[in-house]
Amino acid sequence: MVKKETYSISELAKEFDVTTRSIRFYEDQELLKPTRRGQTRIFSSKDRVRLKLILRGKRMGFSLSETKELFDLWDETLSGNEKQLLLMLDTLSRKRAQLEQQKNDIAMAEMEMDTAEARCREALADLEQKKKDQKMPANDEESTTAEQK
Amino acid sequence: MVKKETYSISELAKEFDVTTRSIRFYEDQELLKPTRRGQTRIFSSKDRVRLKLILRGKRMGFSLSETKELFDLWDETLSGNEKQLLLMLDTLSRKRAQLEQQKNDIAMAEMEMDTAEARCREALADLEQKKKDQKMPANDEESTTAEQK
DNA sequence: CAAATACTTTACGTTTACGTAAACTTTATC
DNA sequence: GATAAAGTTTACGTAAACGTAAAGTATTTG
Repeated sequence: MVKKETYSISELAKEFDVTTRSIRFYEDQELLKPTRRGQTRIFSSKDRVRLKLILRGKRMGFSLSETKELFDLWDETLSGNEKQLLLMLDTLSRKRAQLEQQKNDIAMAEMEMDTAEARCREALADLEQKKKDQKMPANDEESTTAEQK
Repeated sequence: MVKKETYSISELAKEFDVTTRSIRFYEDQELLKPTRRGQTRIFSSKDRVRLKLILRGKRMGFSLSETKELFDLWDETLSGNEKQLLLMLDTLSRKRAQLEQQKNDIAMAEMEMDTAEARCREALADLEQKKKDQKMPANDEESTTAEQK
């Protein structure tokens, strides 16, 4: 009783919050390869891992076929011949470059969100100030319209 | 002559390596709002910035409608009323959470790529070793088959 | 001024990633 | 043993994000 070896389709669907339709679709596309008992699908823990990877890939903007390519490549890599190993190393380095790009994009996005948030807070502070001014108008001059530029 | 104020569709297409079709599609979806001279589109530097954001969004796995929502929200935010400002701040914090998730995903992916690469290199080293053994078999015992586990 | 070049609209086609419904079989439950 | 619950296949439908002609306009260039 280590970790549970097999899973039903609805168990996986519930755990990862996807529809059974999606899971069947992933099998159809050969990203998952459940065995059968009768006609019922039985998923292994390897399938479970792959499902997790599929979903992470999606969040990272990977298409199913990209993910499948990686799965296939990894399977072939396990065959152990030198050509496949080198191919895998090459692919890994390309993927790493992709991740670098994504980290860059995220960093950029964060910076822009920082400045956006700062501007929001400024604008809010201005509004609060005006509220006070309205309640307790200390000095005169026209204060109603046109203040920027 | 500061920064060039306007761009043709093909200039932008070339600069960002997208098709003109895509750019027109983005306009159709109201992500870009070029003006016209006659019937020809004229893109402002604001459009240019937005195109850049669209593409970055795509690399980060954002749909066009998600990006459009952000654009619209930002435009409304600029109207300056308190409700919109608060809504924007809320949205920003949700997007930040999303970015955190993505960073997590990337970190996971990197770790898995590290171990994958390590295994590849091990396997390669093993192969090299076997090549040497074949050329210069120093000791006896059966050395042909089954060495792991 | 004719031909090439750049732009346009209109519109049907395509791929991806499922949603949704219909019609069955198998297994569990009352 | 009826019926609900969970599974299945088959198949048509759909939204997103463009691709790909087709056919026309506008401008530039030899």
